[in-house]
Amino acid sequence: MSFYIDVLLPFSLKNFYTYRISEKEFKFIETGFRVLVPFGGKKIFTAIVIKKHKNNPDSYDPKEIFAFQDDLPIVDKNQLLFWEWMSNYYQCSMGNILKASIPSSFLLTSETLLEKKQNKKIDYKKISDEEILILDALDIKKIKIDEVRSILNKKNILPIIDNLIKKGYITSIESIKEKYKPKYTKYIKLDNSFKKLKSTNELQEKFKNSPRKRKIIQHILENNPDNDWIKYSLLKNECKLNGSLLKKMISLSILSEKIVSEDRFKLKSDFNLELFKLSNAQFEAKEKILKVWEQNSIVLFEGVTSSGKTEIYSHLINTYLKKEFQILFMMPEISLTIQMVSRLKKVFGKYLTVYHSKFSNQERFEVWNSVIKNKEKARIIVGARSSIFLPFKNLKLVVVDEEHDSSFKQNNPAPRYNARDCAIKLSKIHNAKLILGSATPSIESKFNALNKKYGYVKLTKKYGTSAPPEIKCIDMKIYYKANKMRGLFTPELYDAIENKLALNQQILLFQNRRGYAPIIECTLCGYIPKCVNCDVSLTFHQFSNSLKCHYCGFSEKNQKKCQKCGSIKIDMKGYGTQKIEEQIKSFFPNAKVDRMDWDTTRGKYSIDKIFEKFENHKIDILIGTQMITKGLDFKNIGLVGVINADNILFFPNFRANEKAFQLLTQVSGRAGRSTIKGSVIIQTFSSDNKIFEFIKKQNHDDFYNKEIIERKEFSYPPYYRLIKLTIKSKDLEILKIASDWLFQSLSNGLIYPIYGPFDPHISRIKNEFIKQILIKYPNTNVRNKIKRHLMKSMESFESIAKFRIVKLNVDIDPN
DNA sequence: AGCACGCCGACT
DNA sequence: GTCGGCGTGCTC
Repeated sequence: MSFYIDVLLPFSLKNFYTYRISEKEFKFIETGFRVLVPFGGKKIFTAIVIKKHKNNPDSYDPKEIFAFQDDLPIVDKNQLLFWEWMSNYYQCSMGNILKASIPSSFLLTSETLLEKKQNKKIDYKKISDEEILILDALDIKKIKIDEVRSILNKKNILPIIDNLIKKGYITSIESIKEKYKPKYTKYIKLDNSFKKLKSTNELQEKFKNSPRKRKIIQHILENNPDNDWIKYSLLKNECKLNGSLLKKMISLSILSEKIVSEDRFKLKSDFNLELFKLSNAQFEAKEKILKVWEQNSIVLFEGVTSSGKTEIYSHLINTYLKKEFQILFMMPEISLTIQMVSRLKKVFGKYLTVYHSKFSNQERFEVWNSVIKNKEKARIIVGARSSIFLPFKNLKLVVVDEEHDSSFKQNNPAPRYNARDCAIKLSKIHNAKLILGSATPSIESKFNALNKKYGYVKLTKKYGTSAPPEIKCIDMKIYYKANKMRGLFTPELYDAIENKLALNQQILLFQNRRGYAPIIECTLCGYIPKCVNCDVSLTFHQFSNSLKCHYCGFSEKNQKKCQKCGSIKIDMKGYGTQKIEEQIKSFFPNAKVDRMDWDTTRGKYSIDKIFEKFENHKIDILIGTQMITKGLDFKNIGLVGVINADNILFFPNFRANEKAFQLLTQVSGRAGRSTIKGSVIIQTFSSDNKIFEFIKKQNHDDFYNKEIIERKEFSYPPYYRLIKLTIKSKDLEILKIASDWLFQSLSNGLIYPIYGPFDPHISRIKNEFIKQILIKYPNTNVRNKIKRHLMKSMESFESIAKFRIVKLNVDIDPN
């Protein structure tokens, strides 16, 4: 009898692969184990056991596994269920999901090393100079293939190595290195007998000939009266303890040491499980959520800005923080998790862990293990979208904050998933409660709530005394015509800034990213420098005086003359935060001005620093992009200005209105979060747009009612669902033929509308041409039928030889 | 993902 | 000639 396992490899492959194992292994092994398996030539990879069985394959003879990696599974049945669902729903391989799920330090790859055979005598007549060079290097140590390349200073070295192996001088071995390295910390403790010392005199007496030792003992006694273990690194700095001295003092039984492996991520906090008291309105909302959960595990919680949603989340978390339940708190962006953690840790300190993709692999490995073991410190996970993949054991509550945010969607690479939607599936698998929270829910979620698919709880009252800000929309057309603009500012906004500065209140100025990129244009011939590899204009970067492409990184020096007509009349089109900053500084030279955008927030803690500066009123006017719209919860903001709302309003996407409403509501929400009556001034060229009425009134219901009619009329979500196919190739001719073929194939036997193939907004990136096809289908039970049809078309597409150079990817429910 | 194989252009 | 480029196909 033979024994087999089917494994999942971390590559984009269609099938599972079968390996042979022994009977003994068969008894031991379970689904979810990591195994090392040879795959391809000689390399060894980590794979995950999907299933064990005794059916021997008939078309090939399986290889044997190389080794086990763990004695416990690192993936459980719930996760595999979740992965299979994702793979099926988002039409991507399980391998892609595996790679997205697991911290990469779990996945090992062997490395080829060359080793010299000791007993073989070298025949110097039949050996080349290059071969001698390699053999000489091997006398010292084993070397990697890549090192041979640098020794011989050429690229193709495999034939030479093969030859040496054939001649029997060397062998190649595969070495597997553990990627995860535990972090060890050394602790020192003073022998307890020193605690009993009556006086410093006694100590002085005892160590009168060794002042350094005496100082160290004295230092420990003074700073650490309870005589706990102290970090060695601390003592090293504080009282010049060093390695040899430590050794000596240990041998004299003065000190003892221990080395512990510790997790890298640690929250420092004095926490108390004391929650903020809820207002009546908050309390009612909380009770209502708990009540709705009895009928429906998914609740949409719509709470206006500054209604205190976080406090309600805290209370809900607290009710679940018992019986070793796990709680997942999801946020759309990493920068937000940092702020949320600093708030939550005051209450839940030791139960809290953070997880997102900016964590190092080592840290993510540790968090993963803490979650598997359901450690106390990992009861509450605050994370970005990748946290849905953690190996939850006892997940009972999922909070998705700012559920409308498009950052929950991963666009590239596959899996192109929406973490909010996945969280719904996840909560169902775990039988957990789920709350989707937002001040401006997505149209889809609100639709589902109104149609009783989700429970629905609303909180319309702001917390405390904060009054809704006064929102004004100012049309810039009039002022431009009358020549009354002051730079980029209408007199209204200009005066408001002046007034608020006089009142010593802080000001936020918002400029959307889209308007940011400054473009160089020749005013004579209209020439705009474009990227050589992509279908985009180059952006001007003042700092380096260069023109850069944001898609491929191409960069060239900024020329003073137009490259087409030679004119020197070159103008800057579009303006960004930098230009706004410039103008503000010249208009209000006494104000403290700072900027927050991609350029100023590169460093790991730079965001925190700007927030801190703002909080301590070291900034009067903060100018920023999207970043400043979220999370900023400061008491002294008297004015929020939107420099130009139009570039939020007009972009070709069915969600344009929804996004504009959300964004403008969010920025507005930054104003007047305490006793100050805040005002918001939105500048636009199209003040007649109906959306401004809804924004002024802050009425999401009215906005929804108007928007949902349009969605129905134009067959968009939530009535219809979308699938976006992207087809790329360096060869434009083939791309045209291929995309037309695919369109035709999809149309055959499908009654639903298919659009395309069309050129996307940017139709060439990194020298690849791009076409897109959009499928719309009703949001009913036809979904599986559609996906089967799509799969069939894609399979036949991929089997056509001349289309093989064409890349095709699928985006289910695109943004 | 990695690696072998095979086809093709450009030079020691 | 052959070195090294890259496209293609396959891995239990």
